[in-house]
Amino acid sequence: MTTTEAAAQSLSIGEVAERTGLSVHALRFYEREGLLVDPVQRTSGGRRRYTSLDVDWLLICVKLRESGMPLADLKHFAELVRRGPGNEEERLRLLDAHRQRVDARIQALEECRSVITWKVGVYAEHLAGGEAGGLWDPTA
Amino acid sequence: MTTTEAAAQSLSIGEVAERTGLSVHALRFYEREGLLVDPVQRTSGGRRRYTSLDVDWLLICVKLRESGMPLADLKHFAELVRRGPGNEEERLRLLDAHRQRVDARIQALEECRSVITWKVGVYAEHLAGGEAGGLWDPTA
DNA sequence: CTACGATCTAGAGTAAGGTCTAGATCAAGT
DNA sequence: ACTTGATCTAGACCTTACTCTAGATCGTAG
Repeated sequence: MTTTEAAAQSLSIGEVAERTGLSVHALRFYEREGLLVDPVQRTSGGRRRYTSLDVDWLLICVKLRESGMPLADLKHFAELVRRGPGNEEERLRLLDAHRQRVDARIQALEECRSVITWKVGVYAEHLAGGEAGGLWDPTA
Repeated sequence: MTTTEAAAQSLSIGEVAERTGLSVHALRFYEREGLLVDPVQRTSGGRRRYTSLDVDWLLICVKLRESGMPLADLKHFAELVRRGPGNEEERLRLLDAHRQRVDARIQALEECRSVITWKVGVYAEHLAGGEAGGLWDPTA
């Protein structure tokens, strides 16, 4: 083992960055913004040590962000969790509302996709031997 | 008819804003940024008059933007169209690359959705009579 | 002990995509 | 003519979400 025993239990900011895909800058930023459930532990020297619970929470954050949840909502969610049991209903509402937004977004993207596909088809057809003059015309 | 005959053929910026969902500010901004295929016509008094082709193009812009195409790409696309026939292959590549990005985005969102759904399920179950103490635990 | 890379803090800077303001002008109803 | 609302330009400003910098410190390999 090249690392200390503690390393088996906790990770440095760089290791967490690797595992979550967030930059070390982003990790510090998230912490400042109050997006973490509890304060990250520190070594005697002041370096952050993340537990695997911290990492799990961050991985959820990543998914929520990736699906478009604003940092403000994520912060709200973190606050609810930080307050402990008793507000599960509100957490549920928050997540469920977000899920609905994700659904709507997927639907919208699928509509866009079909418009784009149609447009792609127009050009493909043209290139496959078409002749239509007014191709610049957005409707063609 | 309360409007002049010309109104049947062209629209004011406000009318275009209504039809496209873009703000009048955004319409002027898009024009400045070179996102339109050709310069918008003006009345003798300097007001913009949009043709239905302008509107059609804007509606496509809206779909491309809505699906996440950056303004820079949209500008590139507008330039290709502005140059006229002869570059259809490049237009096709641009659109098709974008479509692939949209597909990837939809996939990613669907993955996020399932993570969120699982998390929602955890809370719903808990509220429906659960007891698990460590609910704050991100994995629970 | 010395290097050297990783981390630390505070705070400035960046990129994208608009949004808003001020002050002037236009156009239409009365 | 007068009022009112829409539009005009140029340019400043805004929000979100980071990203980067400077200058200091930590910690580990040699």
